[in-house]
Amino acid sequence: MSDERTPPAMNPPKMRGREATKARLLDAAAAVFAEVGLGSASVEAVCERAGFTRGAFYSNFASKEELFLELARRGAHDALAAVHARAAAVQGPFDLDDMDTLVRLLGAAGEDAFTVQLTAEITAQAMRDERLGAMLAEWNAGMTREIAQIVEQILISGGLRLRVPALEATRIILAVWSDVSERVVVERLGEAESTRVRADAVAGVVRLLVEV
Amino acid sequence: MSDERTPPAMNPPKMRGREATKARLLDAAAAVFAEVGLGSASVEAVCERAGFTRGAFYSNFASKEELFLELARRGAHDALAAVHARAAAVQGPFDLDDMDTLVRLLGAAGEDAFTVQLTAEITAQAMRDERLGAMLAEWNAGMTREIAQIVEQILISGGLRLRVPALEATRIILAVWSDVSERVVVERLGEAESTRVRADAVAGVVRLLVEV
DNA sequence: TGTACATCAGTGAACGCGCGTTCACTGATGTAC
DNA sequence: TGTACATCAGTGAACGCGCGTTCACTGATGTAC
Repeated sequence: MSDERTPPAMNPPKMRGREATKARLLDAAAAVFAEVGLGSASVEAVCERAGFTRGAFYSNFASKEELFLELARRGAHDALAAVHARAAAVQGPFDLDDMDTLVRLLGAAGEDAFTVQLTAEITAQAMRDERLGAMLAEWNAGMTREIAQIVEQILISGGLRLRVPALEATRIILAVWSDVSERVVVERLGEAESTRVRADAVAGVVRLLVEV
Repeated sequence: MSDERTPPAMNPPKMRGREATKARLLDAAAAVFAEVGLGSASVEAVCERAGFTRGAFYSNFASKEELFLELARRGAHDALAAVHARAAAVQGPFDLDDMDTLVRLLGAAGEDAFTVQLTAEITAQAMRDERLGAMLAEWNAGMTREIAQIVEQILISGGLRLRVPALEATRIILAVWSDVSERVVVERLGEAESTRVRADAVAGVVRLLVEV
């Protein structure tokens, strides 16, 4: 008992393989959840898509809900990291007639139908599950703060001033962004048209937000 | 065959009872779907809540999905009617420091957590189901047009002018509205605080939209 | 280098529960005469 | 008003399928000597 020996080793190569299995299961789960929703997604379907048996699933996750939570966690983390990376690449003065910089920044978290559907699924679940709700609320706040800083920076670099505090402006931009994201998926617009509709929506709201 | 007799009567009192059964099943389904989501909602749970057996369910609806579609249809219709009714009651000049009229108009479609959750569920499903997607898109367009008219009217009555076309302004207001609606549910704010946060959000975006 | 042993990630069969859906029926209500 | 019949909304038992979860196991990989 008091004899402390070398700890059980925990060999890293195995661990790496295990992490890879988890990642593959999470990827597969994201796809299935986006396609059919959390409630209709079966563990079997997730495993089949990932190329594992159900035993592997329960060797890595306590339950379907636990996996969903971890998926949301990973998604939030990745989205924040993507925005961070995109922000670091931002440069050059901002031009009101070219919203590209801002649109690409907002799209960093994923703007394809797949991601939008998964986000909708996570949001719906967050309204029911207290733990997930707290997580999403915190993530939203962080994301808004993060983007607010960048918005402020790129607007200043373009010699423009906001009519309201950057945080409030960003909340409005993000609201319009997620609204238009949902709309292009629901209305099944093609990729070209989606891009156009998105850019127009962002341009419209930004023009309102900057001083003339 | 060519002998056309009096048609099978189709007695209306029975029909009224049948309509009542459908309505009770739809009400129960709305509650269950909002609580656990479409995929996790069982026909049994819906029937139990409505006080019927599963046989009654299948006597009135072809399947769970068909009921969901009808529920969305009814919800859309009711929400439009509610906004219509609220609009008719709108009167008196609009004051920028009192957003009550507008907030109550936006809330006409239902602003409780229950309705917000159900709406999220319908939206998520509309991204997957083509039929439901078309319906939601059409409903959204109609709702936006409807509210745009009223927004224009109450702003003009207050001697204010919009900086952008009423339709675009309304889209932005609605985007902010649904964003804040989701947020207060996800963050589990109390009723008083929800009301305040909602009113602040609407006031903020309207101030941006009107000319100074 | 070679052998014996330990570990443990992933397998796959098994369990039993709850689901969506069906259907023969019942009994309340309406119609005909 | 009374009787015989028709209708059909809702009942409830039954079906069998697919689900989430468990668990004894296997075999690849790492460690000790």
